[in-house]
Amino acid sequence: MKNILNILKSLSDETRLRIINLLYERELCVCDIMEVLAIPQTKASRHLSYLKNAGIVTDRKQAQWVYYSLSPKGKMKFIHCLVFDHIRQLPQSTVDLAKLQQWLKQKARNCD
Amino acid sequence: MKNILNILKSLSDETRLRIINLLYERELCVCDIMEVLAIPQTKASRHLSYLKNAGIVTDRKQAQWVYYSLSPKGKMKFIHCLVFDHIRQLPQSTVDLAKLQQWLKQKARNCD
DNA sequence: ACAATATATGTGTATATGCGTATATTTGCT
DNA sequence: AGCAAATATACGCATATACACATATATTGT
Repeated sequence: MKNILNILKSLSDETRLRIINLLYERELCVCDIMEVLAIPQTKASRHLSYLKNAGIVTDRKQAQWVYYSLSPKGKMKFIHCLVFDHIRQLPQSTVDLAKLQQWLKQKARNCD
Repeated sequence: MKNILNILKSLSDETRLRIINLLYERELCVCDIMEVLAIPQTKASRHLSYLKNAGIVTDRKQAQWVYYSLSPKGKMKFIHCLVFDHIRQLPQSTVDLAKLQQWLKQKARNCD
């Protein structure tokens, strides 16, 4: 019971829902998330840490970056439904995903 | 966003998950729930009121009883998955459902 | 070695949440 | 009318949670 409760609690926060929505697109590092959602680094990091504790995301350190992605738990059917049936229908999600694409393009340009 | 957040918050509590699990069986009144879950009346009532505020359950007053049942929102696909894929797999759920059947039988006998 | 970048964590504070107790309200029964 | 049963709500308390700010750690590049 504790397990599923932790998962539900970690889904019960607007910032974390927005993060999960982004991670359903692709793996991202902390600075991607803070840029796209326009939140302070410390806030992004802490919420990612909550999601990691609940087992919803995993992290992978590469050089100075920590990349976060959905874990198998994060892809559970009920979370998948939550994201695609509900979160993705919200205006906020549309805005965030558009910003994500824009940010990724800009980042790619900077690497030229 | 607020809407789906309220729904998730109302799912983030053990007592409320146990109540929803019971309501997935059938409509129940407050005293059924307090009996089956062995919780004080005030606790059952309060948690049902949270669920009602989130739009997950509806109530129907008949004589001195208030019957609660899942609303259409409460049957949303993601909640359905949550219940059948996860909650119903827990030992607690098995115990609660068994107690429910036993209680309903006993109640029926008392009406003879 | 040092500066800059990326990330994580500790701390204090404000707010939210859950609980038990007491009490109010409604309905049925005599 | 008066009492009992079913349900809801207000209050005070304890705990949990989110936030901003400051700081610590790790890695890269010069």
